Amino acid sequence: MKSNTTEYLKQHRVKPSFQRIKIFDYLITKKNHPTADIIYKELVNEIPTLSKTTVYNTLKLFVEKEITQIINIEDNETRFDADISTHGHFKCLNCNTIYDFSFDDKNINIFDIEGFDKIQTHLYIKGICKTCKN
Amino acid sequence: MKSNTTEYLKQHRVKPSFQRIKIFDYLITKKNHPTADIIYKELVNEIPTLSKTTVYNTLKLFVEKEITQIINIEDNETRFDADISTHGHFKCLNCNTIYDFSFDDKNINIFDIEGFDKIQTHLYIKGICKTCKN
DNA sequence: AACAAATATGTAGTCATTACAATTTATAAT
DNA sequence: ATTATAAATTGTAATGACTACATATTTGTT
Repeated sequence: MKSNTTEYLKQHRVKPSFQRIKIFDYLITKKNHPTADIIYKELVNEIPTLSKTTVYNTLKLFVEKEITQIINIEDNETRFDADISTHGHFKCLNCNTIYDFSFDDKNINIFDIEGFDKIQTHLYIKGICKTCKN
Repeated sequence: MKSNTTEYLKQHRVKPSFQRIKIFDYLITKKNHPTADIIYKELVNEIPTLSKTTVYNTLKLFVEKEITQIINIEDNETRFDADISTHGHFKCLNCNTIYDFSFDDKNINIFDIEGFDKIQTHLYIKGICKTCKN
């Protein structure tokens, strides 16, 4: 029996090795926008032979094949998200949680770059989340 | 005679040392969104005793005092901008130039984070600029 | 089973950034 | 002005994320 992830990876020209499936499943089920190091530390419990290099290689491959996007909301850490739909990220400056949010980019008026081809859009907002306000 | 920069730094509780004035002037006149290394390499010609640590310390101070913002459009490099007005950044994937653009954030419909306090907004767009399209 | 190709692993290295101690410069008081 | 004190700058060493590369393992094919 093949998992959904196996099929999804194949469809995007990524050979579904054991490690790749585990890393992709981690991203898509946890939805926690982890760093490479967080992924490694969690999965090494399950896969004791896992190498950090494999985590980096795999994430790089996922980004190339466009099944994962990089989140640069903080300058000292690279985070990853397997949800590649256009959506924004909110980081709470108090609890450091990163929330997803959706936005309607048809309603953004953008000036000064008319006639530019826009390939990727990233919207990051920082502030204090509702939970931390109380 | 005191420069505008001297007064501006004082107003924002930054003691206007020689190095700080030079670094701030570099940012505000060049408007080139440089990395710390770019600033160092350019200014060391003018100030031979300049230390890279000073550049880092100074930029960190400027960010704390909110007279400079960090640009994280690319995950492997931290860039700086002394224009702290809310504006977006476009990076051309061909020529690597970073363009400023303005946007009207009143017209963005944002869902899922109602009731969150929004302190900082960063809008990054990547693509191909008009010059490179021709 | 034997071979070739692709993946995974571990180590060593790179590079941006920071920590920290030592100088130098600026400020204030006598 | 001179000394004392604080602040800023500098240089070196350390950190930590990431990558290069060589080796080992796994997978697929004949």
